[in-house]
Amino acid sequence: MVNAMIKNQISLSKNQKIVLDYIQKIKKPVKAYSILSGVKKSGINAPPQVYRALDKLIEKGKIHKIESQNSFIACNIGDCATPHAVAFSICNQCEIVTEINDQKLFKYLSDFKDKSGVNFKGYNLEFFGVCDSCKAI
Amino acid sequence: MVNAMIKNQISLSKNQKIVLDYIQKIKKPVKAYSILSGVKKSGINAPPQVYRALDKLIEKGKIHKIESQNSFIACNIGDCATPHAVAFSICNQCEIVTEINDQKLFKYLSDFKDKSGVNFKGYNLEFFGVCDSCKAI
DNA sequence: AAAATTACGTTATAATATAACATCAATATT
DNA sequence: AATATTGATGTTATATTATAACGTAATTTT
Repeated sequence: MVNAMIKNQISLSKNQKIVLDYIQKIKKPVKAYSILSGVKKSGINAPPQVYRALDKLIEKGKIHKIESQNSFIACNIGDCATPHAVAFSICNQCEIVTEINDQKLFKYLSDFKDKSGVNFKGYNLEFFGVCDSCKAI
Repeated sequence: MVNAMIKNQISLSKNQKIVLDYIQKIKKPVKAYSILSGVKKSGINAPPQVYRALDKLIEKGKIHKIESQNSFIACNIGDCATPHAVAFSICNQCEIVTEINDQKLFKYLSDFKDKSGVNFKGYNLEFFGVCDSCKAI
């Protein structure tokens, strides 16, 4: 159905909306149990409700998981077309995380082939260093 | 002291040796609690002993953490000179993990600058896909 | 409307990781 | 050589992160 097709691009369930709203509000990486605390007043009571929403939001490109922190952050590239090909910079001092949106980097990585010639569609890249603000201190 | 300088390059404590031996023997990524089970007979009894050894072994470039799996793997680039600048390929099917040793890739990543011109010394890159063996099936 | 899929709510528990503290060993410093 | 410092160990307890399992409800597809 056409309606469904249009809807599918953005359609989120009730809990998914609640969790996404919370993550977008925070603007920083948040941990699953912080999300749980933050959305308790919205009627979400238990970890599985949060983790299920997180899984779906990742699939739908709305959020990403920062693997080195076990935290979650809203996608800042609109509706992320490539939810499994992402790059971030992480400041070791203030722990601020910034999603990198660099077409040249993306192309380089998605074209990359290992020694046996295998090409990988997906990747997760996390840069570590000191951000500008922290350098200034 | 010269002796200490030479020794420092390779010196590992008792528990560090036990844990490293075990990880090297396995050749696949291993989880901390599997390590714990595997080294109980060597006299290591509790999680902190394992995690402390893991931390030091990472610092010393002997092993790496696969962040997306919370697992640990022996460095296959000898004594890794850059323990905080690593890349892996991970097969989604058999979960085999291979450390990538590609100077061009390393140079590209360590030269990378984000939009505000910040350069990051360290990075963790995990590629996801299907390995050759699994593709053949 | 029936069937299939997706989402929800709940309880319990598994898996991953660290805090805290006492002790011991190795190494620098005096 | 005695002392201070640092790094490592052993242990108990607990914090943090994540999922299994089950029944029910809502939504979508056929």
